[in-house]
Amino acid sequence: MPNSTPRRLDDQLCFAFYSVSKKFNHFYQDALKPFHLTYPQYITLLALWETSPMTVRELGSHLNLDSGTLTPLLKRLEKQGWISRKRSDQDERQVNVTLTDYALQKRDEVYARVNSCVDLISFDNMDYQQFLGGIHQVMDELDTISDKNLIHES
Amino acid sequence: MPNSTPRRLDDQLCFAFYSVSKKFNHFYQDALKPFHLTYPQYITLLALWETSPMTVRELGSHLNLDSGTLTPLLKRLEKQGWISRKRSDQDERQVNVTLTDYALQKRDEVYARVNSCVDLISFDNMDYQQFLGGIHQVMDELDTISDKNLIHES
DNA sequence: AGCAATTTAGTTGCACACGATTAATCATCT
DNA sequence: AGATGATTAATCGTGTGCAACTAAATTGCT
Repeated sequence: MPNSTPRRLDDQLCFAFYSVSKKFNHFYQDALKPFHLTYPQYITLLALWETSPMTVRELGSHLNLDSGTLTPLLKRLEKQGWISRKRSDQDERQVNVTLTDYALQKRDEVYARVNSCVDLISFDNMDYQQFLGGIHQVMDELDTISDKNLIHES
Repeated sequence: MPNSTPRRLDDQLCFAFYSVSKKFNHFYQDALKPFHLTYPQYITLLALWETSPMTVRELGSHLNLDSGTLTPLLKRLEKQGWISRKRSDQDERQVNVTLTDYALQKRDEVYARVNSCVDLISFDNMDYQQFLGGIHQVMDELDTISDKNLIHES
């Protein structure tokens, strides 16, 4: 007979992730307001500041986003002058996403702004690496379950 | 002079929260598929299974959601027969959200299904309470920064 | 070469999430 | 009672997120 009461702790863990993710999103929204960037747009630029150009597919596998999310996001970044999109000559299925000169110039300014806001967060007496490791452990578990398709539909 | 390189760890922490939150969302989407419920709909029902009826405002403060999110979500839950919405007689500004008999009957079934899926997640050698405490510590920090309005616009 | 399967980006539809605004109601103060 | 301000839910607009599908291009196989 299955336990018919909710597992408070697991629910709390998921809800905590859900809540803190929204709060972080809001935090970055404020921090990035001078540049009119959202958090997903910011991490897209972060990835491109490391490697540019990248195809939509490569960007998606870095950020865990599919084209249904990325294509409109990239169009907005393009309209605001951060990136350019151009179909590859070698493989016309692919679209190369390239940073504009504007984005390259603005990079340090964005970094400085984000850093100054992140400095406001105090991570006193918190084992950072262990904490991050715990999150990744949970993520790996969820990936494993998803891959093995252990959850069957009704 | 501000540090002009991105703070990898802080970015990683935020990105980890962002990613794990999406994965958990997907996990619950699968688990709740037999009931055609999304994760936000599920936590709404969870709150109501504890206390029903509740006003939209009360629900919102429990779930950290505003009426712009809740109103359409509640309309969907109403259309699917889980809840009913009715303006309060005492204060006609408020709307009381009440569980239907269907929702009360289905409660244990939903709990059992979620529990059986959550059982698949292994939390080996992880200090659960400490981990949860760490997340809440980060949340409190973000709330403090937000409340103090320390991040000013351009 | 020719055809099927695969890959890639885009599109569509639905469901959050939230800032900003609106309309209705309630509380307060004179 | 009447004006004023506050509260509440709903609405609107924008931006994700993702499943499902489409169209075009490439690869693989014969």
